[in-house]
Amino acid sequence: MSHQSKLELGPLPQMLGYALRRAQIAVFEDFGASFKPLNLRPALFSVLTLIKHNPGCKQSDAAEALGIMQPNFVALMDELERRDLARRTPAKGDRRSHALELTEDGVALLHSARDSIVHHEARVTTSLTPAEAALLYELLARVERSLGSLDSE
Amino acid sequence: MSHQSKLELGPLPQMLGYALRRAQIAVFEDFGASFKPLNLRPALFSVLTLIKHNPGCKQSDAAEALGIMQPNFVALMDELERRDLARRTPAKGDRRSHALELTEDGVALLHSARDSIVHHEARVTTSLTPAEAALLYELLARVERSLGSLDSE
DNA sequence: TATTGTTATACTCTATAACTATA
DNA sequence: TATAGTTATAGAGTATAACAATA
Repeated sequence: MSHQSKLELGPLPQMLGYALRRAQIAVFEDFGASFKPLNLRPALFSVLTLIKHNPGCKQSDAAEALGIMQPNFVALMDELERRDLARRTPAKGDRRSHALELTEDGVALLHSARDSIVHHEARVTTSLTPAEAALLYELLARVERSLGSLDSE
Repeated sequence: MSHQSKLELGPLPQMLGYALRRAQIAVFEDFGASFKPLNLRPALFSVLTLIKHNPGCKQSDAAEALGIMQPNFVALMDELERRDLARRTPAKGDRRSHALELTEDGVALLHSARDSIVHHEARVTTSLTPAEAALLYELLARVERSLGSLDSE
């Protein structure tokens, strides 16, 4: 039994960065629990999903699309290759460049993750109506686009 | 001039964790730029603000209120004490416990940060109407409360 | 000269286990 | 036995500088 002091948060809940951080920690925790059986972190999942929808894309374009810096993207691709979920193949026309593809295992893993994704999304939006959830996605995308840390250029 | 391949993100923008991460990175980047002159990171700012609104609070209660684990809170308080922005004082009645207070410098720093906070919040919500911004805070808080990673219990 | 991918590195945040001193 | 604070440690995300190979 804790004393549960219920401290005063002051203006913090009205600061967007604070509200985002709190929500993101909670959502990622649910994601982690949901995808632990598949050993997939959010970053790995996002890379697999991006490659699935853009087979043959350049590594640098993939990193930029996800807002991940190139040096940090290398380790993610290394792990996906080591686990035989994706591979780097030589790109036609530019011998510096790598074309990214899913392996059969990668395709299968994403397919087997479909139910988990649906259930995860349902859980994290359980307190929202469908309309509110749609609005939340849209507002977040608008905030991000208006600031545009990376990819906006 | 990059090729700007504009890759397909697939279902990612409709996943709450992804949308939150993208928005949070952008908002924290603006925060960092805005508070670099004061050498304040989001975590340090949140601790100072919490102490301001709860002078004399216990260290463990402060950590719990912010969703920061106790061991990680120690280094934050160490830095605030080293910079003479806050201090740990002996709590009355329990010699294990620390009561947290702002120093004069801490009060002054938060005061001098007020304009930066207002401008930062205005920038990160520049693409939202006031009603949309208020709704966004509320939806984020609801998501976080319904999952409740730490402090909920 | 510029770009692609890489290595090395550093800092921050998050997480767990184990310790101390008190209670 | 339990709690408050601490230490040590580890993992993951994020960031910059510099390099090799190629354009």
